[in-house]
Amino acid sequence: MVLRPTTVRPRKTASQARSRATVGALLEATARILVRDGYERASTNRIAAAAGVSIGSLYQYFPGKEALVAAVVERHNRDLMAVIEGAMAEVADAPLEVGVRRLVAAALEAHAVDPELHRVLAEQTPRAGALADVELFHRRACDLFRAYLETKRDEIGVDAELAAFVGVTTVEALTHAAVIHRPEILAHNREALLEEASRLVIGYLRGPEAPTRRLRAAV
Amino acid sequence: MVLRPTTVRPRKTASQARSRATVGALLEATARILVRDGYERASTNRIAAAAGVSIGSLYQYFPGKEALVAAVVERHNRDLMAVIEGAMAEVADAPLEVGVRRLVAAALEAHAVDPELHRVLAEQTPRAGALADVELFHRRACDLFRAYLETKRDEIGVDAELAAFVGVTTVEALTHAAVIHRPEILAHNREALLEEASRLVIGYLRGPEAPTRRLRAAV
Amino acid sequence: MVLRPTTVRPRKTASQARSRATVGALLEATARILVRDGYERASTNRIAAAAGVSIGSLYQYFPGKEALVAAVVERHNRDLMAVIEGAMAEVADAPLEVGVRRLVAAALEAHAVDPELHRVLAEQTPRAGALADVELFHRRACDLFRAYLETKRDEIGVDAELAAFVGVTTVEALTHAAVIHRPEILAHNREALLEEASRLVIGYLRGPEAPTRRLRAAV
Amino acid sequence: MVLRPTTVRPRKTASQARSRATVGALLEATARILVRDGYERASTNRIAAAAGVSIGSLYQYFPGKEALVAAVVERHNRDLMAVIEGAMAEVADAPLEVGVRRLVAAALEAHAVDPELHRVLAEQTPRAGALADVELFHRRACDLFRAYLETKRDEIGVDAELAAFVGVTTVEALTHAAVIHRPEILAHNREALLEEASRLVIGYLRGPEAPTRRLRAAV
DNA sequence: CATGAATGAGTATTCATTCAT
DNA sequence: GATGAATGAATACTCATTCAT
Repeated sequence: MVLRPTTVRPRKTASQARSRATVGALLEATARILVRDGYERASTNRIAAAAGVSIGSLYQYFPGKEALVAAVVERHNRDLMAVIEGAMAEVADAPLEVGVRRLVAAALEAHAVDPELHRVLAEQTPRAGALADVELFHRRACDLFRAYLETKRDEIGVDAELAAFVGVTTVEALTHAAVIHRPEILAHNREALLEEASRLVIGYLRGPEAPTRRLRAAV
Repeated sequence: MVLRPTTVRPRKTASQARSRATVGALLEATARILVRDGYERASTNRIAAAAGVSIGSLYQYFPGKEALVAAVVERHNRDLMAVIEGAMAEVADAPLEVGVRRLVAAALEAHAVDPELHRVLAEQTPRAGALADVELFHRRACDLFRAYLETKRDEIGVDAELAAFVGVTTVEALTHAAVIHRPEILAHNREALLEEASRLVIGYLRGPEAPTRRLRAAV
Repeated sequence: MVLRPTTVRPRKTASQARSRATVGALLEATARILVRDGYERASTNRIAAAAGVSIGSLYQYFPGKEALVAAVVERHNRDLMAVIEGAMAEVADAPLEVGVRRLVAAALEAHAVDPELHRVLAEQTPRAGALADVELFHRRACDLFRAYLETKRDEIGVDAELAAFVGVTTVEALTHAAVIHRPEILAHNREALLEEASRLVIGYLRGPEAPTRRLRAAV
Repeated sequence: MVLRPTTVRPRKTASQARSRATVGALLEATARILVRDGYERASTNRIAAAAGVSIGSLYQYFPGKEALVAAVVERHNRDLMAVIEGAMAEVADAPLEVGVRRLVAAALEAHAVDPELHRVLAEQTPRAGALADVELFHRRACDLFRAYLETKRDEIGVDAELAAFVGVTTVEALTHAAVIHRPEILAHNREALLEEASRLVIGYLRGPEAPTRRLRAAV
């Protein structure tokens, strides 16, 4: 008997769809359990149960707990990156002030994507295996920002590479600290933080205001 | 000189010294194991063994792994804080540029105290229990810096409280990222980072250069 | 006969049977260890080993030692209750003398079900968690006996509820004490004990022989 | 130098008094901890701490936990026995009805001596080592009662030995069950229980009312 | 492919007991 | 005799992972 493509394809597709659904359910469940129970108490058995999937199936799709968490980190980072990329795309041609403000705003938006998951990932998930992902995220953000800065080369007074690192690191740290550790700052003062962080970065990017430059400007 | 007290005292002192030695050995071992095996693989049994102390003794002095790690965090933070405090004391009366540069330098020095432990503590230790300590450290650093800024009130153009938060967070993030994730930046370029970070913060602290000010300066 | 269902069913049944076998082995082993080593020395690890089951499996089915022991208690109580219920059913319509004698005999029989386990359960098992079961057993026995007594309301001179409590408690205590602490009484004298206990209870159930009654009888 | 008796005696006495105080404190603490934490959670270290005594001293006076608990059991039994003995002495010459009623009352009184300790001892303390004590207590109670019954030989229709066993066991069980498991029975009905239990035992002790005897009495 | 029963090394923790001071 | 630091065997329990069905 010949297995006609029509008999096989659908099956394959069906099981592929099923696979994707299973993987999705597992990632969803992992994130949920991570938030609910914390990293240490998140066991593969609990995750499988929460996903409505047998423990055996979990191991069919992921070699272990670390890979599972890494996948969640990756997915979360992808979501964040989408926000950042979207923002950077928007302002590709805008002047520095606008671009930086948008970057800061995007950082704040990114922290609103899934704040609880973000917190667990940031505070409890050991950077080992997932470290690569986190690093990657940071690198990618730096690259994006550097590319932007390079189009503004004449407006900035510093090396674009270093400037991107400083800018991204700074903005990330400020928004993260504000969101996670000082919610009171954000509660009624989001605008102020946005303002301060933007000014901080823009001032820095303009570069050292050499006395000569100042004078020239003044003349 | 009468020696009788010394015949009595020593006993008490002896056992006290013994206790202290045990506790010290445990903290030492915890730090060592943390660095060597990571947080997750650091078990109380392993720590006790590494300390050359029985598991029973470990529990005589610490209610569990978390407390042990918290104590290590605390001790580490104390060491770091000593560096920061020393630096701030040095420049209490120095002008803003000098003060900020010194703060940045101190942050770099602090990262040299026990870099490997610092990394494990930062990357693998769940912020729970120990979180309090980390938060405290950050608050204390902010307070110190704010106090300094308040003596320079007329030199800075921003609210001291917020400025301290921004300054400390920024400097911490930059030095941390550089030390931990971009050692290449530091390797031959430590001076540049110091320069950039200082300029970043100082520029920010000077406050918004209102057009009027600029104009006035220009006239 | 179509066998297809049987090809599917067995799988489920197989693992169900496996589960049941594991649980059975655990209960068996618990009882055995309890008898052999006593309650305090009966550890979950030892029980699992004796059951030829991994410690992990033990915890798959029972939340801990207490639950395991409680299950053994429950099973033992069920066995005893079957004896009691059987006896009470037999004599549902029989006169008081016969019924009470049968109850006492049943109590003795019940003590023969698994005397060593009974002893350990009675003497070493902390009444906590399992207490509920023991209480329940007693209540159930009282209820059964009270129901019987209520059908003989005109033969007895006391409140059925209190009478049931007194009767059951008394019979239980006498048979238990005799079996466990005074085996010499039973050895060649089982009949005497049966006789005495029955007379004790029957006399009590007849109620206070008011002087008038005696007198009237005498006249 | 001669150590005069006067120098030694006091010391000895002093330390003997001290010893007794230590032992007393330990027993007191054991009872307290037993009540508060239950048998299983009552550790020698905790007991020593509660007694204000070093763990070393505990082992100076008691070979281990079991001995400590056994001593508490013994002391408790002594207290109970004092109540029973006092009661029996009171009614040595009183008629059967009075004697038995007093015995039942004494059993209830005994249960009021230290009810919480009694409960822990009865429900949680493994009968091993302490078993001897409990058995002894029961035997002694039987002996006392038998001696009493023997002085009433002509009033009772049963073998004194067996009768004592039945009477003591019965009364003990009824009062215990009522006090521990059915406090509602006692709360407002203490008198009724006393009445019922007494009647139960007295009726039993009178022995089988052989028809002939009844008749003879009637004639 | 899915299932879930089974595994057992590993973890935190307790506690009776010893012994140097 | 008193002290209490130290001990370490033993215990309850978890969890990543395997594998027969």
